Amino acid sequence: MIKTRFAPSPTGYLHVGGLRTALFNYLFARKYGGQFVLRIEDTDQSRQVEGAVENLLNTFTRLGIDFDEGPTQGGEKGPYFQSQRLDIYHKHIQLLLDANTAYPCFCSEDRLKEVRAKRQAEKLNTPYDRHCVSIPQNLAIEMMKSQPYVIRLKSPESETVSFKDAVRGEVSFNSDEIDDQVLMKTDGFPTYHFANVVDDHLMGITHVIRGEEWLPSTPKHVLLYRYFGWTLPTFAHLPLLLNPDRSKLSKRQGDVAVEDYLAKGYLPEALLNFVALLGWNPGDDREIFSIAQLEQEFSIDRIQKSGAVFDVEKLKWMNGAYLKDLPLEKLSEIARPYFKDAGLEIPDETTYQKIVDFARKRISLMTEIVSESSMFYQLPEFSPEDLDLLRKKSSKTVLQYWLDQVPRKPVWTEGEIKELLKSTTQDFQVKGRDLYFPLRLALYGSCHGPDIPALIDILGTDEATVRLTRALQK
RNA sequence: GGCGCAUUCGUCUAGUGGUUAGGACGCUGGCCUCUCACGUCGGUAACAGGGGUUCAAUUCCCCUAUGCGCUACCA
Repeated sequence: MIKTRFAPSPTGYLHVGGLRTALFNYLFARKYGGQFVLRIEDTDQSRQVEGAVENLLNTFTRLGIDFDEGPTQGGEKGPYFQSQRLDIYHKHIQLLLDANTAYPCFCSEDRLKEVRAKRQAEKLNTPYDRHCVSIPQNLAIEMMKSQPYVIRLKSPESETVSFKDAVRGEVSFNSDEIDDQVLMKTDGFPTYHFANVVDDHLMGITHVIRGEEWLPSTPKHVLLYRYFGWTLPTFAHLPLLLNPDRSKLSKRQGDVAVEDYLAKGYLPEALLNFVALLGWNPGDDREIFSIAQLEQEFSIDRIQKSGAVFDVEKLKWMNGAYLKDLPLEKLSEIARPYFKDAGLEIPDETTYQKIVDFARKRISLMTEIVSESSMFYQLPEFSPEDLDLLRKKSSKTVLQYWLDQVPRKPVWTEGEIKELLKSTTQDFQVKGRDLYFPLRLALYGSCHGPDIPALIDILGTDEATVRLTRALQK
């Protein structure tokens, strides 16, 4: 049984990189009928953010990504907050202590800083100098009663620690380069390195799919699995998501929170689709995938090794593609709140959908739908150039003729409007721009825009009459 | 500095021991059309460099360069 997990620290919002990691874990589990777990890594007490978990959960809900086990749905392997698993970690650290594969360290932060600074000055690497490793066990136990301490991993000497990464193949490190990592902090909380190994094992995680930034600390984790006598999960380290300058995707260079993209009018489906294609591809030219299709197609061996720039331009295009393809009724529903928020009265359903259908072709974000269709709601405003055009003699002739004709029918068909256009040309010798521009300007507020028949269709006879009258008065 | 990972158009990427190195975004030209948008048909642009191995390397190996990541009692 495949089991994957997404294990974020609750920093306040879901990062798009986190979304990609979560998505890959989700897809992999779904593809093989496995389980997907959400675990909150809240072991850093100094970085607690109010409401962060709720916000995270909410974002996943909006995206339609659901978990089989986690804070909301519970599960047999809980609790799913690391801060609630402290006794588990203490029990396990004792195992290590007993086996002498971990040891207490009483060094002060100042001393550690000093040692590090000295090594750095000599241009050497800066691991812990193992000052406390040789304290006799009985003495250490005494000291633990009276002094603050941390528990450190005891890294073996001069051997190669290697593991097979599902994305990168064999990766190996010299154990001398592996720091005696702190496993338990002075405050009694575990560090990430310790908690994630214990939890992944206890929760039955079979595949650890996470960002490449974890690759250098994986040997520490491998060591822990070994010390506990546990079997290694399969590791798969995902290529980083990058800023346009190819540094690790960060806040400084644009939006990084999923909720920000949602707020900007990106559809969840489009965002998911786009992010799925960052570091993974189906092996052919297809680019538009529903979540269901992705669940079918996803595979770890098609994951890319090198980092991927998060290209907002392409995201926009993809979002636009979704907007153009969505069933009109569905898009209209999605668009409704945007109109409401803008305080625009939604006309009868048929007209409303015509407006949405018109606007969808020229927007790439949902938030643009209001401005792109506001001309149907608001009377046109004219610039000095517009006024010049409207006041031209031929323009007046056309507008007057249309004002005479349009009110004659409550509803005009496309064919009838075309006829009217034709007869205008015949009767008054105006055609091309001299005909269309004044009409469009009067009805729509711009020389550029929809066909005249479409305009009359959406506006209706009454509104068209009002606008023609108004334009003639200018 | 140390360690690790990576390197195909500007970006996301396909691909193979012999290909006109393919697609998509962007940019751009044409068509459609009164216009704009949509659509559609084209164009643009890449195998980091140097050594090998081989009849033949973008593809396999080594080195260099470059980029990125990690180097906390943060995750």
